[in-house]
Amino acid sequence: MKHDINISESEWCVMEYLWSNPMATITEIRKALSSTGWSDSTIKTLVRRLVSKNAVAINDEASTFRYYPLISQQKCRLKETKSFINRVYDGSVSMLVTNLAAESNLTDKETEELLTLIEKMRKE
Amino acid sequence: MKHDINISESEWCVMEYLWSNPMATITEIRKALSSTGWSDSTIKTLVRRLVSKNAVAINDEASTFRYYPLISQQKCRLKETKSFINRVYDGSVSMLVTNLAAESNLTDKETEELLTLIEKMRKE
DNA sequence: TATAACAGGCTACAACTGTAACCTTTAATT
DNA sequence: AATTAAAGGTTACAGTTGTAGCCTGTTATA
Repeated sequence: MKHDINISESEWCVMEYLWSNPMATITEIRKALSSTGWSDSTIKTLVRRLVSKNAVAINDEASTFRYYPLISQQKCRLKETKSFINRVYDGSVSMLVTNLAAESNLTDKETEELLTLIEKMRKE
Repeated sequence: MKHDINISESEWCVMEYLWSNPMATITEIRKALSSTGWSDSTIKTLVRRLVSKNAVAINDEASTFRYYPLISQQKCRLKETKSFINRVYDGSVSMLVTNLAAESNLTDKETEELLTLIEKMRKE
């Protein structure tokens, strides 16, 4: 029932906070994201959009609304990761990991071990 | 001089082809992307946008234009990977790799080895 | 009690994306 | 020669995203 929820980059910041702090109020979210420099309106717009996307729900038991995520960070990460790998690495996990290995400063031996593991992953 | 080139998902398909086949004509691109079902106009729009973004240039020596990439796949992959990891994994490469490992069917021992390597990567 | 700050709700607006039609000119095929 | 198929160029149009203002009512604080 949670098809096709696309979370934009800015919205993702709000989700991050809600995943760590479910049942947060707007003020709490705003405080947490103050480093972004976004206006109060912007935060409210992002939250509203997340609600209309069914990514976030409202708890209105108290006088001030509290917002909480309807989708898990785990699921979202998985979805984003898959679409990223498909788009950028043509669906190849091993190519991604190979690139990551090349970017970090592993010794030759470590890289070799990593590549061996990648080979195994690739088997599936 | 090649800062901030953002390539959208559809545009990425065109880039993929141009990276494999630089100096391609529109017809060649269209043929290559025929499986997408995009109309001729759509392909032309994507190419035009890539040109205006300075991601692609035109070679007009022959009567029919040929298009070629101005940015390397390597650089684009790096940029996309970085922004992806920042957005989704809070900048943590090791968290991403941990997730990848969990998703693939490694044995416990393999996973353990992989995690050891990740630990080493994390050191930097 | 007056005032400032915030909640909730509505509206806005430009850039970017996905997707495509239409027009004119040229080249190829019947 | 007539038709068809591009090529190149221009325009379009709706949905998403980044970013925010304005209005009204409430609450906390000077």
